[in-house]
Amino acid sequence: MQTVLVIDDDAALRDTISLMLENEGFRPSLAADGRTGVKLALTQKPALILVDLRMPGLGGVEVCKQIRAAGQNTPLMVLSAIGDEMDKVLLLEIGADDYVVKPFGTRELLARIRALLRRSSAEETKVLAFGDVEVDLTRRVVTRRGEDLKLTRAEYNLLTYFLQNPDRVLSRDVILNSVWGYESFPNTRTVDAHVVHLRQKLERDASCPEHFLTVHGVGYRFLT
Amino acid sequence: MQTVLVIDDDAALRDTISLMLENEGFRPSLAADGRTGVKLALTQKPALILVDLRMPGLGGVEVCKQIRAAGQNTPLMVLSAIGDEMDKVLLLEIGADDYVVKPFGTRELLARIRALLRRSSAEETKVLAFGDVEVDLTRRVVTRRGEDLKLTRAEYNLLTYFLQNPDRVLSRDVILNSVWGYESFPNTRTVDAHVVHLRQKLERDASCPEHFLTVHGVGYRFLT
DNA sequence: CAACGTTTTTACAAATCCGTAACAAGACGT
DNA sequence: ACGTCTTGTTACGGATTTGTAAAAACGTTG
Repeated sequence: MQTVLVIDDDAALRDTISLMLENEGFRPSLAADGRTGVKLALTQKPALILVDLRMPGLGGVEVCKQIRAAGQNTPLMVLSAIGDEMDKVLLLEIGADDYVVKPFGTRELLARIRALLRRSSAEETKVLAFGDVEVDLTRRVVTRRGEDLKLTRAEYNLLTYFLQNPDRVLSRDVILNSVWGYESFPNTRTVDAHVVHLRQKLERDASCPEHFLTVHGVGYRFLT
Repeated sequence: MQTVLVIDDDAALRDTISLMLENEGFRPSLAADGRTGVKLALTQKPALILVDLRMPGLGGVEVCKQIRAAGQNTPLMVLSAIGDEMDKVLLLEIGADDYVVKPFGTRELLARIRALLRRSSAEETKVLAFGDVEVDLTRRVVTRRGEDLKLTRAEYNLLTYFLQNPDRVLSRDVILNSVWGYESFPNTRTVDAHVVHLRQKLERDASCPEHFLTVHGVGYRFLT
């Protein structure tokens, strides 16, 4: 059964949503304020989180930010009052995936919840593995022999790109374009530096790589 | 090779995407405005279409509608700016299959393109073979009896040139011009040296070549 | 603004490759 | 068979490319 965390200071609304969730086969988890909401989000790892935007104390915006900052990318839906400043840019910035405007019907809310869950579960719950390393793409966590590894953002991005294009020779230019995007123009040697880091963290013997191979004069090649 | 049609009024973005597509083995087709985009979509029958939502003149929404109205059900991906009204229902209505929010990394875009193409048809891989050797042009990997071979850049370039011009007598000058380009002027004997390397790595018996044949006084000839 | 972690660049050593020279072996014409 | 021209083969110096660590630039956070 999937847990849905509801973070809202309005007790009546909490109860209504909770009841609806139970009826529809979800397990509701309730928090009356932002602080406990964040705590529950991190400990219970719910399948989806509903956050009221306007709350006394820790507001919805802060809640979202803190949850995302902790590395959770659970689907996040914002509940907003009709008069609220509903800047979609802001929503994207804080990492929200969808929003509904109060007052809403439970049917609409349910539809959105289902849609969001479908979207996020469709985004491969896959765990990719190679050697003694496991990469959980949904949780953005990399472990080696069961131990959590700390990868920086660039390292992680590069790693997932390699994972998605295994067994292929990739030139530095292609890698830069694909991983860094079209609006930054770093030196191609930047790729080398990060490959070194990946080797140091993920290879059994960094000086004799088995997975991150260099193809002299061309680029790199990743083998699982 | 699969054609991908890009309809966007931003020339810089068009170029970036075009470059990325080429690097990844697609054939890009570009349109700077909605009207020519629709025209190209109907005449070229691309494997996939990318449409910018916000364009002067014929907007992305209209482009999608017109393409669908013409009976084309090519996979269609929408590029949207971050502030745009991104109603997913609208997207479904106009027949888009997916969307990405600008600015996006080419890695993300490529992943989505691949996913979309996979849904409609399998990707093609180009593998050329001769004797007991296989050359995977998309992966840039050469195998012999299933085992990976290490070819240097010059060797690989020369090999693919031979593969693309089989059964033909090629003079050293022609080879030099085609493989090395018109800006470098190495000795013609350089070709000989690399042919020797190819024979050593790829021929069953290097001293009695079956595929890389010498045409005395003229050049070389490659037989599959 | 200071302190920190990250990304990018830089610099230099090490590894690899390329083009060429040199000589051996073969092909061709006489 | 002989001499001459072309090709096969190998080895080496120079050039290019990569590994690596450390410095510089950058961005974030308190």
